[in-house]
Amino acid sequence: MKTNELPLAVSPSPARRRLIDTATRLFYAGGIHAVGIDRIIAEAGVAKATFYSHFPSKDDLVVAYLEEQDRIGRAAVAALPKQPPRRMLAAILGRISTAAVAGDFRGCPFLNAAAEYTDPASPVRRAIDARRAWYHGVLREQLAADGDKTPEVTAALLVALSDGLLEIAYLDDPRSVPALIEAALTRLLPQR
Amino acid sequence: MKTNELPLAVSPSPARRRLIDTATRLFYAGGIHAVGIDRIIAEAGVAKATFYSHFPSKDDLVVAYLEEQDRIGRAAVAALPKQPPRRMLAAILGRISTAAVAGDFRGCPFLNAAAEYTDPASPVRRAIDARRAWYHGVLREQLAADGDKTPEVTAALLVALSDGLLEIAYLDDPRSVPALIEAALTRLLPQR
DNA sequence: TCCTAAACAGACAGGTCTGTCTAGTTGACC
DNA sequence: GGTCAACTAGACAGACCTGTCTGTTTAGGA
Repeated sequence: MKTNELPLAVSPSPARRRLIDTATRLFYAGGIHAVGIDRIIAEAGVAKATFYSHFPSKDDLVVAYLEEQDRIGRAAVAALPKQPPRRMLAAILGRISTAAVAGDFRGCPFLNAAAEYTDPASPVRRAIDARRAWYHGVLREQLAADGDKTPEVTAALLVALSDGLLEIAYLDDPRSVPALIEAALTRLLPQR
Repeated sequence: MKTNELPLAVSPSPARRRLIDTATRLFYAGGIHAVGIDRIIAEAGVAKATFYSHFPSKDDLVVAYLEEQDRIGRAAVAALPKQPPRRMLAAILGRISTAAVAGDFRGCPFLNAAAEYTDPASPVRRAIDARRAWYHGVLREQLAADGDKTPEVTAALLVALSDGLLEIAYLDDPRSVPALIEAALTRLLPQR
C-alpha cells in the first residue's frame, strides 16, 4: 500500500519526465526543427531506444511539449484567487507581463510552433487550436460575467492583443508591456 | 544609350528574380528551415552555382525574402490615397483583412521567421526589427496627426493588435477579422 | 571571330536528421 | 534465485542538409 497511492494522472517515468523537461527547454529556446532528437536525449541523459519507446516520433514529443505548456497555463489561471471579472481579466492578462520580464523570453510557444507546422490537421496544430479555444473561452466567460454586451468580440480582441503583446515582449520592448496591458484593458472594457 | 537607362534600384538578373520569387512562395508556405536550397533552385530552374553566386548563404536568401516582403508592404501603404488620419489608419489595418481572406494565408511572414531565428543579432532578426519599427512609425504618425494624446502607446497597441489579428486569421477564423478590426479602431481611438 | 560574363548540369564532401536495431545492465518483485 | 520490464550505449541505414567544385553552354559586345 505504499506504491500506487496516486495512480491518477499516470505519474510518468523519470526518463519520460526528463525528456519532456529537456524538450521544453530546448524547443522553446531554439525552435523545433532546429533542435534534433540526439541533442535532446543527450541533455536528458536518456538512451535513444528509451526515447522511441516513450514517443513513437519526434512530433509526439512536440505535442507532449505543447500539452505540458498548456497544462501549466491552465493550472496558473485555475490557481488565481476568485475575484471580480475585471480584476480577473487583469490578472489573466498580467501573466503576459510576468512572462515578458522573465529572462530568456522567446514569445509564445504556441505561436512559435504554429509558424513551423503548416498542416492545420496535424496533431501539433490541433494542440495549438485546443489552447487557443480554451484561452478565448476563459476570457469570454469573464467578459460575460462583467456584463460585456459582445463578449465574443471583446474576447477575440483580447486574444489578439495577448498574441501581439507576447510578440512585442519578444521582438520589441518587454518593459513596455505592463503599461500596454493596462492601457488596453482601460480602453477595451466599457467605462463605468 | 539603350542599356543603363535605369540603373537605379539595380534591376536584378532574371535568375535572381526567380530565386527570390520561388523562395518567397516556398518559405512562406512551408516555413524556412523546412524548405531546402535544392528544392528552391529546382523550382526556380536555377543551377546551384548560380544560386551561390547571388547569395553567399541560405540566410542571405532569407533576408532577401523578408526585405522583399517589406518592400511590398511599404509600397502598398505609400500607394494609399491621401486621406484623413482616421481613414488612413482604417486603410492600413484593412490590409490585414485583405490578406486574411486571400487563399493560402499563413500568417505574418515576419512573425513566422522570428519564430525560427532565435539570435536577435542575426541579419534575419534585424530585417524583422526594421519592418516592425517602420510599421510602428507609420501608425504613430497618423495617430499624432489625428490628435491622439499618447500616439506612442496607441501605436504599440495597434501593432500588437495587427500581430494578433494576423494570428487569428491564420489559426482561428479569417472571416472574423474585418469586424474585429472595425471594433478595435472604434474602441481604441478616442471618441469624438 | 574572339572574349567575357552569366547561367547551366550535376557530382561531391561532410555533416545532421529521424528512426531502427542489437546487445548488455539494472533493479524490483515473486 | 529467477523473471521481467525498463533502462543504457552505440552502431547503422537512408535520407536530407548546406556549400564547393568541375566542366559545359549560351549569348552579347568589341
